[in-house]
Amino acid sequence: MLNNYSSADKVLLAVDCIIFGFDNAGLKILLIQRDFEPEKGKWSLIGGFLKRDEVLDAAATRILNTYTGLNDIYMEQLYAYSEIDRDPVERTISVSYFALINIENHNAELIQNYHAEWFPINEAPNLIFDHNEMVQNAIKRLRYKTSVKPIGFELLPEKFTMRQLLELYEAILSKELDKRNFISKINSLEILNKLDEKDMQSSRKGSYLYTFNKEKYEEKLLNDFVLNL
Amino acid sequence: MLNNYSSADKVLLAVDCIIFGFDNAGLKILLIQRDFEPEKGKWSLIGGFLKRDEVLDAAATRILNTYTGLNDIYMEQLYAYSEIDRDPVERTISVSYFALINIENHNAELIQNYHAEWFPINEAPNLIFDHNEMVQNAIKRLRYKTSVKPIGFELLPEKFTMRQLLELYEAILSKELDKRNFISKINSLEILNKLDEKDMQSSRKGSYLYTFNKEKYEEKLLNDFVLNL
DNA sequence: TTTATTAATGTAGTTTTTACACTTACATTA
DNA sequence: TAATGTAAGTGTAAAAACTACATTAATAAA
Repeated sequence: MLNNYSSADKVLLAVDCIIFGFDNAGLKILLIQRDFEPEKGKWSLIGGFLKRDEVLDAAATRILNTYTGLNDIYMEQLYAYSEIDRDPVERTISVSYFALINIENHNAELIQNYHAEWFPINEAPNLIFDHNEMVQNAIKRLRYKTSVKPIGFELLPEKFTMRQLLELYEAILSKELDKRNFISKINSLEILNKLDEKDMQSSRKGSYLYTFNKEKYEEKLLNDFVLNL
Repeated sequence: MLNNYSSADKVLLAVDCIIFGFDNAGLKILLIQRDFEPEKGKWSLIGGFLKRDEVLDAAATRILNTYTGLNDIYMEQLYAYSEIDRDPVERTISVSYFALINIENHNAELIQNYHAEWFPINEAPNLIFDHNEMVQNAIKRLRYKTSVKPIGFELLPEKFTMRQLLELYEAILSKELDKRNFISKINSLEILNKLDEKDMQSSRKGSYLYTFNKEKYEEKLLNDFVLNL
């Protein structure tokens, strides 16, 4: 009964990446304008095909690197999309991945070369294929993640203020949070280092800068917790 | 640049199903003894290949039906496994699905014909390929699901006692739950109908039977909630 | 030195969660 | 038919978590 294998259909397997970034203006996703058919010129997630000798995680990493120049980015597999005609050219199953990156750190040139652009999540253009759905599901997953894992290290600059962290969470959850309650909940996680340094951009008084305590942060990544914001 | 497609590698895409069932003895998974190479005779999840004109959900449903005769079973996609040599015969990416079924309702004959067997989750044999990992991840997902969606309708007989429901949750979470607190939390969901009928098997006094209120149950399935057990 | 602006900080009231033990109903047996 | 044994059923008080909320502090600019 070896023909279980030989009689089976082969398909193309793609990877599409939902890349989240954050800056003063809020939560954004990285999109490209396709430079090949079909749907040339339309906006799309960055993506590519899985190679024969490559695991999915590696494909996602390679694709991210191709378009942004970034390495060592945390990515997470989300879901396999398999509607028959989702790609009009050929039957293609696509596995979505999401990544969190610091907008300031990305290689702007590469993004330029690929006609890539950051869009606020609420102002993103209509996307090809089922990419809109992929984005919506990724946002859901990102929201969920805030409640069980620490988030921020990936999206914020190395030194950041409490307000920036608060605004990041507000952008992800798309709701207002009480500042004092937020601070005490975050502090209870014990993943921040408060520096002696202040950021003077935002006010006369200046606000303390923080860094993530990398060891504690990664310790928390290993075990789920519950964070009600 | 149409050769984006033509130059891409095609692969086999499989679906493997983690099928959970529950009876007096606890939480179980359905496994089969493979009747084809490789690994003929070893225990495995039930699975099969995706067909060219089939979406993944349909493949999962078809495979479940083939081995159990069951239809209309809730299934959920979990994860795509893509290690290069996970299947020694040929490069195969497998998408796992999990299903919850009522052991009493399955078609025993079909299971017999396919050398399938229910195993308590803690006493399952070693499985082929990466199927052990798939099972472990499915258990994690099932645990998570208890905290955001109602579970039970799929796994319990139509009429059941509070104790059965409690034991189901204890089996899934693999921890003891306080009986009174459990009952009041479940009652607060308002998804149960208390019948006038009693089950006299378990005690002299007899314990009330319940059914799920199908409308309210499915309403709750649409929206997440938080259930701390 | 006054003013304007954002940062920083604590608590009381409410809600939720937890821990916990006795009584009830009934079949069985003496 | 009375006594016994077994699991079912039920409520509360204490602790913990969460929410809402307003004043003072630090500093640069005028």
